[in-house]
Amino acid sequence: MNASRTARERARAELTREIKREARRQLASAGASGLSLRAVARELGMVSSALYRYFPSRDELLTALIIDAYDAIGERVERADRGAAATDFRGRWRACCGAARTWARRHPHEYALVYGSPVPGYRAPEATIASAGRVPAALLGILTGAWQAGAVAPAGPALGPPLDEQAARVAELAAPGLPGALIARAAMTWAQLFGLISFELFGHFTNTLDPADTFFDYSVERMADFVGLAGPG
Amino acid sequence: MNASRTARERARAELTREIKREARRQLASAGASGLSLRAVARELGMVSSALYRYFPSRDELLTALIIDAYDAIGERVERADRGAAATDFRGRWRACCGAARTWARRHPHEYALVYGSPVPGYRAPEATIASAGRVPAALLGILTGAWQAGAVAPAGPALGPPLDEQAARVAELAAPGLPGALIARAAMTWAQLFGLISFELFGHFTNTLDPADTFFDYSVERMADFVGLAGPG
DNA sequence: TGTACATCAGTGAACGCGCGTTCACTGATGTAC
DNA sequence: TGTACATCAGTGAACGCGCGTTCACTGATGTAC
Repeated sequence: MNASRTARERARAELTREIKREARRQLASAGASGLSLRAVARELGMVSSALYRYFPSRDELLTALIIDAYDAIGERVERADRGAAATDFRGRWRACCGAARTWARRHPHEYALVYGSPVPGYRAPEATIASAGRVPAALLGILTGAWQAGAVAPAGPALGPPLDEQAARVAELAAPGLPGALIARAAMTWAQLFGLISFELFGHFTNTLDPADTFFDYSVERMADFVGLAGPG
Repeated sequence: MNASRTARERARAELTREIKREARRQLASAGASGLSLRAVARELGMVSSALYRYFPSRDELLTALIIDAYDAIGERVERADRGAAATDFRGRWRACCGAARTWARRHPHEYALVYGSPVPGYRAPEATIASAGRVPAALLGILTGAWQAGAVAPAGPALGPPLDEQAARVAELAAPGLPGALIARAAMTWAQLFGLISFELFGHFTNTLDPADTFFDYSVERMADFVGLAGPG
């Protein structure tokens, strides 16, 4: 039967979600390398070996958390992008940057899991790549749209090898037609966005730029200028 | 006697150094939260309790490693700065950025210790602040010098509150006379520099911008442009 | 609709391992007279 | 220069704890006829 088969499957899906939810909660107190299957099981009132019905190892659970985190921030950013008028490129840019920061501040430990130090001894499998690419793809999408609409001025200077080919490969993947210099600027700005968020979350602005709201908003405008999006520059 | 007293003290200093050296080596395999006093002691052929003669707890050892890491990258950057002609502001900028990246690539685990995710359950004591400030101080020093020499154009737009006061406080500490808008740009660029290094080291450029040498050099030039340092823009 | 069988979830014990920290102690090094 | 004492480094055992993973098992749920 279909209904009864889904009964078991639904229970399975729900417990899988609960395991991940509890594991995420534990990231906060112990960090990725301190994530413990036994502690998760204990908190859920199960015996630790029962978790192996859901995840074949601790690393697989970590991988699931990593993919979920990338998807979560990616989805928030994409949704923010869609929330602005399609031709208001600078507004979309603002919305994406703000959404990334907001998600990071609300989920600092999941943020640290994917944008902080790599977990020692853990190698991210290929399966994370697609999810990890959603935020940069969104940023490049805005720029590509703006470029096609003639709303962004060409940027210089030209790139030398091998950066020109690297940029061309990125363009093929996620930004058809966008000139190399703009790809490079977008990548610089992408790294800058997460540099700013990381510095804020990891405490490097303490005693100087904290609280960083105004600084962040100011930076987003300067970053939009830098990639050539027209606006109140 | 002075000579004999220093005999014991020299042994103590040397073992302290060796403990830190071994601990640094273990950061590579286990990360900060996996750093184990027992493993360090084992490797040095000591009993684990003996380490307590040198560091009162695991956290104190971590703190020492953190301060050492900040000092190490700070010193490399300062030395690179001094290696360029004092009035070649753009050359100094290049040298500082390159030195930071080079140190990070040579000591990825110490880099991750201070610029990656915070160690869960560990709170950095005040003692780390001075060392942590050396790199941003060097960058601000270049800009301040350039500003005083009239070698950098005023930047806009003006900052709103409370960013203007935050920038003024930074100026008081490390950049006397530098206008707020330049302080903000310097901070943005500081975060960008470490965003780029982190992305490279933590694998976010894999399959796209790796190897990142050319991209990094290109970025450093655009960053110098952005903060207003004259040069081949 | 009812029965026989297969699949799956969860148990509980065990393996073998590691950790930080404390404490009473031995023996070497340094100091003061 | 020599002796008595204080300081310090390092030992070894112990406390109490945690971990990932395997395995044979019970009992519930799902499937095919």
